[in-house]
Amino acid sequence: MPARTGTMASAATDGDTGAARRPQRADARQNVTALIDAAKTVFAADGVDAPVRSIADRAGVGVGTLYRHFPQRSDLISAVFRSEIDACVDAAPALEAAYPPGEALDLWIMRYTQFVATKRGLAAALHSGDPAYEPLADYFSTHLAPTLERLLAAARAAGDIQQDVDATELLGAVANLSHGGGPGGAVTPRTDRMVRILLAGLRAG
Amino acid sequence: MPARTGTMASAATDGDTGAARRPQRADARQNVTALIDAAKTVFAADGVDAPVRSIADRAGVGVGTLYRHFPQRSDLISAVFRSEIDACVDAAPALEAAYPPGEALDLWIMRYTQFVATKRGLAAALHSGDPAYEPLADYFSTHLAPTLERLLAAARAAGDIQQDVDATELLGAVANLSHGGGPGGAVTPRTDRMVRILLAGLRAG
Amino acid sequence: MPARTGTMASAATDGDTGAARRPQRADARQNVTALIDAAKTVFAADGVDAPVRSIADRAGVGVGTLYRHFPQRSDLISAVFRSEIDACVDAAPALEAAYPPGEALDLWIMRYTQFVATKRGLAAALHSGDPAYEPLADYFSTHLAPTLERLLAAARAAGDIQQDVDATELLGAVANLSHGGGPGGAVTPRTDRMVRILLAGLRAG
Amino acid sequence: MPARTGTMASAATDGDTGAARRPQRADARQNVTALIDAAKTVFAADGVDAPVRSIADRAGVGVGTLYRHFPQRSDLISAVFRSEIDACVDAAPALEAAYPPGEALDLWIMRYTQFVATKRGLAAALHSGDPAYEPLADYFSTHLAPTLERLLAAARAAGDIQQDVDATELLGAVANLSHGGGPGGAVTPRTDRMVRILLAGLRAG
DNA sequence: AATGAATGAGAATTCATTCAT
DNA sequence: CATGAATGAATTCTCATTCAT
Repeated sequence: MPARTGTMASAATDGDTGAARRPQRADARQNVTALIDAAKTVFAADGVDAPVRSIADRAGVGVGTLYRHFPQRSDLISAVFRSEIDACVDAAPALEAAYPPGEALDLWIMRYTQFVATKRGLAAALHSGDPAYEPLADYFSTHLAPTLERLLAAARAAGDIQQDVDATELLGAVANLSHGGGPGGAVTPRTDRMVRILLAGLRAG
Repeated sequence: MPARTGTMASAATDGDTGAARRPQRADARQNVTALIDAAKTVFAADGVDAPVRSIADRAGVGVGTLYRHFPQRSDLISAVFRSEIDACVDAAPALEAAYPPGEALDLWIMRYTQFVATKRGLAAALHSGDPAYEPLADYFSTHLAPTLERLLAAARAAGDIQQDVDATELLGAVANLSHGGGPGGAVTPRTDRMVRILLAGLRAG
Repeated sequence: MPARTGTMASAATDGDTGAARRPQRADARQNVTALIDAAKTVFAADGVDAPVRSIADRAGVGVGTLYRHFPQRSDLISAVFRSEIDACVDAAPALEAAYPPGEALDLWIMRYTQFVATKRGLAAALHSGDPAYEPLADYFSTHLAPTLERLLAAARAAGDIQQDVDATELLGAVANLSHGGGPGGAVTPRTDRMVRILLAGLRAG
Repeated sequence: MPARTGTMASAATDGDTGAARRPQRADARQNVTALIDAAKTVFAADGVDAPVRSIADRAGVGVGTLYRHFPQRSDLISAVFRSEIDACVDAAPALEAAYPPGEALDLWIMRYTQFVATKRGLAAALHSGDPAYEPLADYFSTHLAPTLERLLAAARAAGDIQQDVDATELLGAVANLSHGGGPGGAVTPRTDRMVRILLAGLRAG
C-alpha cells in the first residue's frame, strides 16, 4: 500500500495551524512522487519485473524508502498506473462530447492502447493470478471498466455495435493485444491493426 | 556418477513393455522424450521461464543431460512446441475438407487457441525480441503461418472475409488473446469470447 | 537474513578493544578490511583464481557483500595488492638513501620478490590478457614501474648497469621468476638465485 | 560413431601370421597420435587446462578413448611435451658441433624458449606442486637437464660463464620467463629480451 | 577398444528483502 | 524517516569423470 499518509492528510491537515508547514511530510511526498516517476520510466524500459534497486536508484532514494512506501511491488505498479488510468478515464468525456458514440468508442480504445503499450508486463501481471496484483485488477475494474461500459452502452444504443461484451474482458483483451510493442513502448502498426479488427468485430452481428 | 541403472532388475521385469527404467545410449532418445514431456508440464505450470533444474528434476535426469540435448532454452521450447505445432498444422486439412471455408477458418483458430492456451509465456517469448527465440518465431512463420494463410485465402475467396490480414500477425494476436488461461491451461470462456470477436472482425467490411 | 550481530554481547565485552563482532554501516569498512585480509590469505594459499565463496566465507560475510564491495574479481585483487605495492614503493627511498645505487637496486628487487612470492597467480593474471586485470597492470605501471625506473636510472648513472631495460618488463620478469614458491609463499632459494642472475645480467655489457 | 577400425594393417605387423591382419593395435596407435596432435594444438591455444572434451573432439575420438590412453591429464601433457622435449634435446648436438660453447648454449636456450612459449601453463603445471605433474618434472630433469648441463659445462670450460648454476633450475627459470606469450604462442620480444639478460647474467663474475 | 550419454558437483552472479544506524 | 549494507537463496552453466553399450 502506498503512502496512505497523503490521502486523508490532504483535507484533514489542511486546516492545520499555519505554523507546521514544512514537515518531513512534504519530503515523504516528494519521495513518493520521485519513486512513481522513476518506476514509470523503468517499467516502460524494462518491464514491471525490473529490479527494485534500479527504480530506487533512479528516484535517488534508498531501497528502504521504496519498501516503506510500497511494501509490495504491486503497490508501486498500482501507484504508477493509477494516475495514467485516471488520465485515461478523464479523456473519455471529451471524446463522448465531440464524436458520435461509435467513433468515441474507437478513439477511446486507441487512447487506452497507447497507455497499455508502454507498460511492458502489465497484461501479464494482471493475468498472473498472483494475489498481489488483485488491487491493480480491481482498479481496472472500478475505474476503466465503468468508463468503457458507458462508451459501449452508448454505442450499443446508437446501433453501432450488436455484440454484448463485458467491459473488463475487453480491456484485458486490448491489453493483451498490445503486447510486444518495441522497447520504446510505441504502439506498433501491428497492434493497431489487430485492435481495429477487434473493434470491427464488435460491430458484427 | 553415472546413471545408476538397475541392471539386475532388467531380467526380472523383462516381460515389461513400456516402463523404461533409466536408459542409456539408444535411450538418449528416451531422455529427450522425458525432457520434452517434463518441459511441457513445467511450461504449462510455471511458464517458459521456469528454472532449468525443475525440468531436469521432473524428467529424472541431471541438468547436464538437459543441456546436452538442449543447449539453449529456446531449443527446448521449440522442441516442446514443435510437435504440437505440427499437430495443429495437421488438423487443418480435415477441417478444410469437412467444412465451408469460413467455418473451417474459425474452427482451426479455435484449435490453435487450445494449443496456445497451455503455453504460458509463449507469446511473451515470441515477442521478447530475444534472439534466442527467433528459431521459435521462425517455426511459427514457416509452419503455422502458411496453414492459416491458406485458410484465410479460401475464406476470402468464398467471400466470407473482406479484411486483408497477415497470417503471422493474426497468429500473434490470437496467441496474445489467449494469455491468462488458468494454471491448468484450459481455454477460458473469456479467451474464447475475445477470439470470436476478433474472428467476427475479419468478416466486417 | 541480516547480520546476526550479537547486540547483547556488546555490553559484556565492552572493555574489548580490537575484536569486532559483526558490524554494519560504518563498519562496512571493517567488512572491506576483513575481505581484503581473507583474500590475501586465500590468494596466497590457492592463487588468485580461488572461488569467490571461499573468500567470503573466510571473511565471515555473504558473497553478496563481497560483490558489493568488489564487483569484479580484479577489484579485489587490486585492493589486496595495492597496499603491498604501496609498501613496496615506500621501501625504496630508505634504500636509496642508505646504499649506493647498484646495491639499492638489488635490495629493492629482492624486496619486490618477497612481495610477489606470496601472490600465486599474480604474474599469470598480469599476463592473462583478460581486460579485467588491466587496472592491476596499470597499478603496476603507475606505481612500481616509476620507482624501479628511478632506481635503474640511478644505477645506470653510477655506471653500475649498462643494459637498457624497461622497468615494467623487468617487473614482469622478476614476477615470473618468482613463480612456484611453496604454498607458504616464502621466497625459495631457487627463486633467489635466478633473480640474482638476472640482476647480474643487467651489469653485463 | 564407432572408431573407423581397421585401417588395414601396416608393414610393421607384416611378420604376423598372414591370418590376423586387421588388429585394433594399429588403430589405438593412431588414436594416441591423433590425441597428442590435438592436445598440442589445444594446449597452445588455450593452455594446459583446456577442457578435455575439446581435445577429444579435435582428435575425432570420444572422451572415453582419451581417458583410456591418458587417465590423468598430466599423462597427456607429458606425452605431448615428450616428443618436443626430445626434439629439443636432439637439437643440441648440431649446435655444439657448429658453434663455440658459449654461443651454442645461447642458441640452445633460445631453441628451448621457443618450445616453452607455445605451452601455456606448462611452467605453472611444473610448479603447481600437484603430484600428478611429477612425471613431467622428472622428464625435464632426466632429459633436458643433462643436455643443458653438458652445454653449461662446455661453456664453463671455455671460460664463457663463471656462474655455477643448476641446469634444472635454469630450465625452470627460462620457462617462467617465457610466460605470457601471445595466444599464438610466439616468443615475444619481451621474453626474448629477458632471457638474454638472464644469459648475460651467467657470464658475469 | 571406442564411444558419447549421463551425472552432478562446483562456480559465478543477481536480487528481493531486512534492519542497524 | 531515510539509508544502503548485508544476507543468502536461487539460478545458470560448465566440465571432469564414469560406464553401459
